[in-house]
Amino acid sequence: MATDVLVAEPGATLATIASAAGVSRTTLHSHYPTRQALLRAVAERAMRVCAEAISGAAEGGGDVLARVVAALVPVGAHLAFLWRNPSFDHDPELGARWLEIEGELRDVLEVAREEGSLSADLPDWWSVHALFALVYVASENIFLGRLAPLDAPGLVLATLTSRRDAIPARIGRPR
Amino acid sequence: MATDVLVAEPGATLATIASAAGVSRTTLHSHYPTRQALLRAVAERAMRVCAEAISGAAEGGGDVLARVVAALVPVGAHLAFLWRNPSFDHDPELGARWLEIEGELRDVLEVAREEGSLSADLPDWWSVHALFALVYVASENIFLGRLAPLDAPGLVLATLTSRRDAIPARIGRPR
DNA sequence: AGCATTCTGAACATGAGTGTTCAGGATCGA
DNA sequence: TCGATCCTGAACACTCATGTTCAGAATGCT
Repeated sequence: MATDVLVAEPGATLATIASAAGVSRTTLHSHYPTRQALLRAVAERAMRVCAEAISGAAEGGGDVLARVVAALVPVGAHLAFLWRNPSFDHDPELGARWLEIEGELRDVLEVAREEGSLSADLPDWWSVHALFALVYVASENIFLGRLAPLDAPGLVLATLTSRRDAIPARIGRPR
Repeated sequence: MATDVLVAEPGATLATIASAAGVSRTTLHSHYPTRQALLRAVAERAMRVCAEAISGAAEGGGDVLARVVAALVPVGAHLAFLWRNPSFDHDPELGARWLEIEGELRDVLEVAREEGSLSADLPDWWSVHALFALVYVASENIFLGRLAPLDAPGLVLATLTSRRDAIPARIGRPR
């Protein structure tokens, strides 16, 4: 998928992207007339993936916070793409779309607060940003091989909520 | 300063950077033969700034954690530059230098743990990454005008340590 | 087999950023 | 005032990604 290449190398050539996608550059151009169009399409897809992860976790009862974190960690690469791509910084449309996603996550966190799994002291917008940032860092460390995928959600949860029970036994420090 | 331009627009032209720095492109080339050389120089400077913030905060007794967070927030732009610039991802030298900086922060956090201001449950490397990520997010929100600079350290501290007293009264939610 | 659609490789034009050179101007200390 | 040093603007060649075009091959449907 084009996302993978663009995450690894944001400045990748269209030729590189095309060959990674298994098509010719000409075909790529026929689908996405310009580079900008391709980037936007990938960005929109990345946002959709994130949004689906969030809304998927929102359904069902129980520990919503744990579910949303666990759902977001695997899509960390998409987060990285959106996050690190400078060309989206000043794009109003994508910015608005992202605000929507932040809103969805904010709703989820609101439920988590009612459940008591998230401290009610911090402003909600901050919790949203902190969550995204921690998930991103976790997925980056997974990518670098420093963190086991199954341990990541626990670390993020523990940091975000100071719930000791969330810390994976494998990596927790001796108490 | 070149950093400011490069943070705002990582792909900025040498002409843009030069004019922002108040010199001609020719002069810029005389100082830094290639674009790569310039980027490296800015990166090294950014790392030095971060390192100095950390080591500066390490001196003196009392709440080390609060001091290091407060010292790092203002250099968030440098963090952003290092963080978001793809060309550093595979640079062994810069990577090694950054590991040193992480080590310095890890030492500071070790002291903070002994002081009792930081939970001893999480792995130290994770605390380092989480701290950087939260500081980055805070400084980004400062840049966007959503967060008052003086409130930022409190938010980061509160998230990292669940110390309720660190939450700025201005932005804390009603309890 | 016939037809339509899609993909492909190659070629080409274009534009933009980069790096180089150089002659002349500005600055500053002796 | 002289000389050294640094800065400047302009011009130039070069590289490279991009976008376009097109004739032909491949695929798939009827």
